[in-house]
Amino acid sequence: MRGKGGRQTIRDLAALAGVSISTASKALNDTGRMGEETRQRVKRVAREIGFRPNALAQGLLSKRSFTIGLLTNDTYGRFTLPVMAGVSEALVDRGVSVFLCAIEDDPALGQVHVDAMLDKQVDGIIATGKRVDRRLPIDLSDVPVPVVYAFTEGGPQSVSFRSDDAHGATLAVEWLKASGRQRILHVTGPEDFFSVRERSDAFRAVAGAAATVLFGEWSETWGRDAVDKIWSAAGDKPDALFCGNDQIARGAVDALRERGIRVPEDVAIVGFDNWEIVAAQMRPPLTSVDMDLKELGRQAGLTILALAEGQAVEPGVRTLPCRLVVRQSCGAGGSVGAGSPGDEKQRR
Amino acid sequence: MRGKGGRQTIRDLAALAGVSISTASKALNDTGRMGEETRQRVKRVAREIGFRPNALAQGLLSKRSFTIGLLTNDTYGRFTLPVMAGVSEALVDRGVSVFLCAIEDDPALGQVHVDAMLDKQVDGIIATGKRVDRRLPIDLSDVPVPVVYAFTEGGPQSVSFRSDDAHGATLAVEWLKASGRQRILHVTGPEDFFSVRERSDAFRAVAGAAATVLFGEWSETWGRDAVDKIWSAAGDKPDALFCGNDQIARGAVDALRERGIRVPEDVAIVGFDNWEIVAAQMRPPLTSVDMDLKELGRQAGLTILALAEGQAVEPGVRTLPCRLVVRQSCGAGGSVGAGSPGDEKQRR
DNA sequence: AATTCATGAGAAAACGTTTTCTCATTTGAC
DNA sequence: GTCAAATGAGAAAACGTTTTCTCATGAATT
Repeated sequence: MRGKGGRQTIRDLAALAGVSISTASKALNDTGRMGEETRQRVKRVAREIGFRPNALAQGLLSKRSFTIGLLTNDTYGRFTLPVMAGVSEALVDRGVSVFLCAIEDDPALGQVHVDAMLDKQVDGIIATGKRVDRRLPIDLSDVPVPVVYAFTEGGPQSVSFRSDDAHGATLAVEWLKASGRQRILHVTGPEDFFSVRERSDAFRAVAGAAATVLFGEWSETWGRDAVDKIWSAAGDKPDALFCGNDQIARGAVDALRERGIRVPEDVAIVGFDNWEIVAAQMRPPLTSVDMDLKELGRQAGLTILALAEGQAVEPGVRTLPCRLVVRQSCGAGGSVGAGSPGDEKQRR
Repeated sequence: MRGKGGRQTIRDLAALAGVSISTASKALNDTGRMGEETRQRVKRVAREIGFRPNALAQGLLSKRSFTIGLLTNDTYGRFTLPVMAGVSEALVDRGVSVFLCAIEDDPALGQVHVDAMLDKQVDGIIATGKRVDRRLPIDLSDVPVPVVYAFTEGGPQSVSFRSDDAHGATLAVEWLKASGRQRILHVTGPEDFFSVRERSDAFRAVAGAAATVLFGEWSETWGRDAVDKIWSAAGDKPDALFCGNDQIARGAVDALRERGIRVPEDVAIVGFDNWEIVAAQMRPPLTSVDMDLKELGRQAGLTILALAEGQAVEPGVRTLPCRLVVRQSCGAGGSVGAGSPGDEKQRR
């Protein structure tokens, strides 16, 4: 019984149920006064014809579009996607849909997207990036809707979410120490990343201030080079490497294998990011710190919703705990072979 | 001069410009009749106060929301993201925004998302997947808006886009042959994938019907295993491998290196997918077939727009050509070292 | 000087809802 | 049997646009 062409309006519904438009509306929303029989009849007819209210019309009146925008400059989507998944998951059952806008690093493109979103009366904007200490190429400080920042730098008065990388690093190193590793090295990315400094500081706090940190870049190549550098130098060799991301870890594992050094028997490896597609496919599968970006997205979603509903939210940076996902690249207690449970996730 | 709280409406604009609402509207849209001076004055005031029409109100009237939905079950986003980027790129300057809806493989979740999109009066839906021969877990055959399928199976009367994998495979093998490779093997994924059969058929058509195809899974492990199997068998060894995806290629390269076989000097490797993050980080960087998913997204976007505007579009499957992105894993002409140009892309 | 015509601009309807207000009818209390 | 109160339901306004229609005004034609 789909109307000729368009969808059924409340007008059609009212006619079919033999009531006025206002009564129909009130019946559906459980508001107003009317006989119980009438209310049920309207609802029944609505169900029968599959009536669904036009959200545009509702939005026009209520000034809530049940729509938010997710702005990102993370082209490859490695960080954005989990965040997006979390946002979406948190909001879908509240009827909120998400506009995804990928603005490279192009301010003009960003402006176009923001304008389009505002025209469509989004209830709020979540800005995400790929780097916690960089801003998006567009200023959101005076858009007329609430803004929440996730994994990107917001202004001083903004609400931001990011992972607690110090916590993640601590988890990793403590786990290594608990499995009996004595000489742990940290091989990580460029020092000008805030995350790098946060992680390396935490690393030193747990592994000892004298522990070695090697800064480099975020590539497999650097992971290999670091291993070459370490193993071709004189002195004691480490029995564990804590890597700044999974790609570095992968490079390191490859280089170790080429040198005939066994992972995890001789050297345990822990990565960072828990980028499933890399970490789980590695040989051996990589133990890695998971920043729980999905949870981060979920919280950002709930927060933007709260703001949209007019609730006050304390500005500031909120950090979320990390998780250590244990796989075989750091055998439990350094014992040979037996290995830790395959892909089991462990929350601490 | 942002109004108290809300945004400026055309009412405010009209008042400020000293005209009626209708005149204001007509001035902005370059319709109706009025003095040129009036028109310019309205436009000027609009510019000054940064007036932007409320898309909800426009949509209510015009029955076009300038909004489309992108539905996907590709959780990891490896295929969806480039498609999304293309869609967005094609539509953003036409003022169309995109709802991204990730429905795992959950029909109920899919229905929720579709309903939400329809409530919001999307002008159309693009359904994308991760496999050309599988349907999404939800039936879109009678949604009241146009639907276009991209990288997923649509119904018989639907409009679908997919890459021309036969073409991609042909490009790869011809390139290898042109560089002087004689014995080319194809190591690919599970035979029940349509793409796999299409690629392997094309492979055989170019490499010779007797050429060997090894079916397996989409993992690095399989790539390694395949190499082990080939090189531990008796008989001539191949001088080139055409792999079904980049992960298999990666596994193959790793296994070859462990055997002391040089890539590309002894064996050239070509992958499929051109998954930058894998292909470009490999050592050596991987030559790979690019399905041009972004272009696919662009075309899907333009098509859904055409349909939304009421234009007729011939149903059927449209295939898009692939590109071969040449990197160092297949040295030109088998010559040593000199190698082909780094990351240069080559369209054929 | 009377008629037509083009021009400029506003009034009002429409889109599909929700909400407030009003009104008629029934119920209950005296 | 009268009056107040409660009940059921509809009319109308509002949201912010676009579009069609109407109406003055002044210019051009007789």
